[in-house]
Formats: sequence, C-alpha cells, structure tokens
Amino acid sequence: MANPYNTVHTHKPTPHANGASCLDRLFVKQPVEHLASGQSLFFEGDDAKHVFQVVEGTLRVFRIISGGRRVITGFLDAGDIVGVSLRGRYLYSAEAITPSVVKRLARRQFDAAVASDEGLRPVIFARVCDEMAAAQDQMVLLSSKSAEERLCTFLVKYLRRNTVPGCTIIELPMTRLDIADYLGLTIETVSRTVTKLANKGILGFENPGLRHTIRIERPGMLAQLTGDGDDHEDLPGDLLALREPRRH
Amino acid sequence: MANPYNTVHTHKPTPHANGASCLDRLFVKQPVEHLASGQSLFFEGDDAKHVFQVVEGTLRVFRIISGGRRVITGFLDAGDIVGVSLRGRYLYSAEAITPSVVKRLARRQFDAAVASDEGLRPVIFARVCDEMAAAQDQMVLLSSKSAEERLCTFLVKYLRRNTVPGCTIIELPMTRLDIADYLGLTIETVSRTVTKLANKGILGFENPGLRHTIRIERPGMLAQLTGDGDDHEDLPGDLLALREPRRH
DNA sequence: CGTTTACTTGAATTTCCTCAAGGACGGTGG
DNA sequence: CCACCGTCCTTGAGGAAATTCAAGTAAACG
Repeated sequence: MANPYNTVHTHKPTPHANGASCLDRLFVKQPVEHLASGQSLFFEGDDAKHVFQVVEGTLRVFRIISGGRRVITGFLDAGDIVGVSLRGRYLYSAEAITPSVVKRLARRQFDAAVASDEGLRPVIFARVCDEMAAAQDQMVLLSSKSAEERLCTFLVKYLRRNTVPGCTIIELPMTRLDIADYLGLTIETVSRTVTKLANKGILGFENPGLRHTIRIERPGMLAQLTGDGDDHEDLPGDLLALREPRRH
Repeated sequence: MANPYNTVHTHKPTPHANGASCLDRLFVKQPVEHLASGQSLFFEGDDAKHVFQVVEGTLRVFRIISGGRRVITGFLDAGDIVGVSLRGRYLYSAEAITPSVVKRLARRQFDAAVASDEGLRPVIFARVCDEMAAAQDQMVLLSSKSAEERLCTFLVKYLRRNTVPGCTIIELPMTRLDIADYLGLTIETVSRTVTKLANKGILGFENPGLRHTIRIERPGMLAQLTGDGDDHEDLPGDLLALREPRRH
C-alpha cells in the first residue's frame, strides 16, 4: 500500500510563474487537504462539483478503458489546476502518486469568480490553452513517435517543467508503469528503452539500483532523440528534404 | 491538384444544435469566403489573427513533424469554430478537403464579444470542453487501440456526427491517407482494415470501385468492434473483472 | 487516350508486445 | 538481525501487429 518512492522534490522551480498569484487568490482561503500515495481525488464520471489546485505533490490523471487498461492523460504538479474544462462530470479519474496537498473550490464559486473577475479570465483561459496544446503534443507523440522518441520527449519535458534550467537530475515520482501508460507503451518497453539510453551514455543513475533518480548526461543528445526536429530548424531548404526518413 | 472527391453531403444533419444560433450571431454579418480543395486556411505558426466558422465543406487540421510526417488532429465540418483555444499563434495548419465556405472574425472582435456577451461565454466554453473531450478520446484511441478498433471508432463517430440517426451511408470526404494520418496508421493498414471489415460483412460499398461511399451493414457489430466497451456497461462487478484481456 | 492520383494487395521486415523468469529494494514480523 | 513477502524493475525468448517496400489496379482529368 505505502509507496516506497515518497521522493522529496529538490530542484523544483515555481511553475506557472505568470498569473499564478492571480489564481492563488482564488484558493488562498481554502483549507488544505492531504492525500496519501495512491489516494483518489475524484473518479471519472463523478459529478464535477469542485475545481482543485495542487499545492504539493504529483497526481496522475487517467481513464480506465474496456479491457481494464489504463490510459494516463497527464500528470499534475504543484500549481496545476484540474477540473476546469469540463461540463457536469469528470472525464477522468485523478489520484495521488506521492503524498499530496490540494485545495478545492466549489464549481459554483469558481464559475462566479471567473464571471465577475475580468482579470482572472485571461489567466484561466491561458491555462485551458496550455492544456489544449499539451493534448495536441500528446496526440503527435502517440500517433507517430517510436518508443525511444516518446521516452526522450517525456524526459525533456519533465526536465523543463520540473527542474530549474541547467539542472540535469530528474527524480521521477511516478513508476515505470505510470510512464508506460502515459506514453502508450508497456512497462517492459519503457524499462528496455531506459536501459538502452543508459548504455548509450545519454543518461545514468545517481544510485545504482535506485533507478528513479536519473541524471541526464547528454541533454543535447536527448533533445535530438525526441524526434521533434527542434534542432536544425534553420537548415537550408535543400537539406531539409534530405532529413532521415521516419519509420512509423 | 483538384480533388476528385468533391462529394455532396446528403444526409447531413445540423450539428451543434444547441447554441448554434447564438454563435451564428457572431458570424452572421461576416462575408463568406470560398476555399478550393486543398487550399489552406492558415498555417501552424501563423499569427492567430482570426477565428473561423465553417459554413460548408470539410477541412483537416494537422501538424507536420520532423520526418515530414503529417499528424491530423481533427476534421472540421459545417458549424465548427476553429482558432479559439490558442494564444498568439496557430498550433496547427488547416486546409480544405472539399471545396469549402468559411467566415472569419478578427480575434479582437471575437474576444470583445466574448468579454461583453454574458450569454455567449457558456456557448464558447462548451465548445472548448467538447474539443478537450475529443482530444482525450483521441489520446485513448492512439495509445491503446488496434487498427480495427481505430477504424471502427472513426466510422461510428463519423456516422453519429455527420448523418441523421438511422442512416447507414457514409460518404467520406477525406482520402485514406487523411484517415491514416488521423488514426496514427499507414495508408496500407487503413486500406487493409477496410477490406477486412467488408469481407466480414460489416460494411459494403455503394458502388463497386468507388470506395468513398461506405454502407454500414451491421452498425451494432461496428460499435462492438470500437473497443469502447459501450456495451454491457451494466455488467455485475464480478463479471467486469473477467472481461476479455486486451492486447496492446 | 495517356497521365496522375488514389487505392489495393502481397511479401518481407521491424518494432513492440506477451509471456516468463529473476533480481533489488523496502517493509514486516519473527 | 535476518528471513520473508510484495512491489517494482529488468531481461530474455518468441510472437503478433503494423510498417516498409514493391507492384499493380482503377477511376478521374486534361
């Protein structure tokens, strides 16, 4: 039951620097609630009576589909808001990966605040846009990236989002199974791909045997392997056509 | 260059019945613009200066990723709005599949209307929520459905969305390649899967050789093959655990 | 009527999954 | 302190699904 990986997140910057204080105003008076590892915040299909703000910890957002398979559509970290862009019922379940702290606000109050507060609307809107953009990126990842590209994309985004720039230590709060369900792979494939990247010298482990803490040895190489073509966008046109062909 | 499949959409119901008139008010005074097949409405990365309403026709919304691969994230039909949930720049390109008619509204005007019109906000919000829900469904499809399940899901949704209830004729405006890029498959796999469904007697072709017009012979069977478990959601709990295992 | 585009079909290959086993760590209880 | 257990992770062998490569057919267009 107890999660053996109740990692402490050092290196974590304040996410969502813009407008965060504006959002915090909404939740500042709400009491904090504590969630143990594995504890559910809400279930898919529940009446969407509340909007939540994550104060601390990491949660997974997922759906269970017919064969009992789980699809994780995202992870939530400190500063994230969940429950905004839906009507009536939650489209997914949310549960704590690490011991977490959240605040809640009744949807009625939330809607009222958004309706009355001119300054709040653009902040909320920006969040919804980010969510939409993330969903688009995920669709691209799932429809056309290889296992290695998926994992590299995940690590690069995690590095950017959850550590200070320049930091190359990633302390993953989620299990390999979480990552697999997020990337549309199996746990074995995730494991093998991590090993492969380690063998290539792109990443390593802080503590042999403790494979949740990853050190990125070659961040540039990792970025190249995401398949996003972030690199060399300034190539001359005739070279662009000669890019490596992409399997599917 | 010219699209040989400038199909006429018979059987098409009015989509988005709720609040459509409310949205139409925004665009009613705007002049119509015509797009030929294959013509672009805007490109990924363009300044998002306008919001568009599709009046007639079908468009594809897509991104080009590094290896030259194209990922279609959605199709737009009459009544759809595009360009709402983004900031600054379009996240994707949009181009006409069939000859299409659209109206445009400057973002400034759009934003002003949303800010001032209390009644408009929930309608817009509902659209964004639908978009988000569709993105979630697509992530589920891409991360854990087989080729057959993907195609069946596509056909069922298309049937529900673009024909009157009970109608079993689907006139697909998009090519097999469009479908492949939407479902995260290759054109060959789509083709093979269509053939397989035809051999099973689940669907047939109105005109031999003209394979864009599909007749669904067994709608119930098609729905079962989507892998959504829409069926038997009322099973007793102990049976739920015994559902057929799902490959991945 | 020839060319182009869209689609289909087959064979070989590849990637990832499935199944199976084993190892490492943390917690528990003797 | 140590043996035991459960969970998480890794690794290997074999298999299945979808991709790639390669023709080949059919309809649409000029």
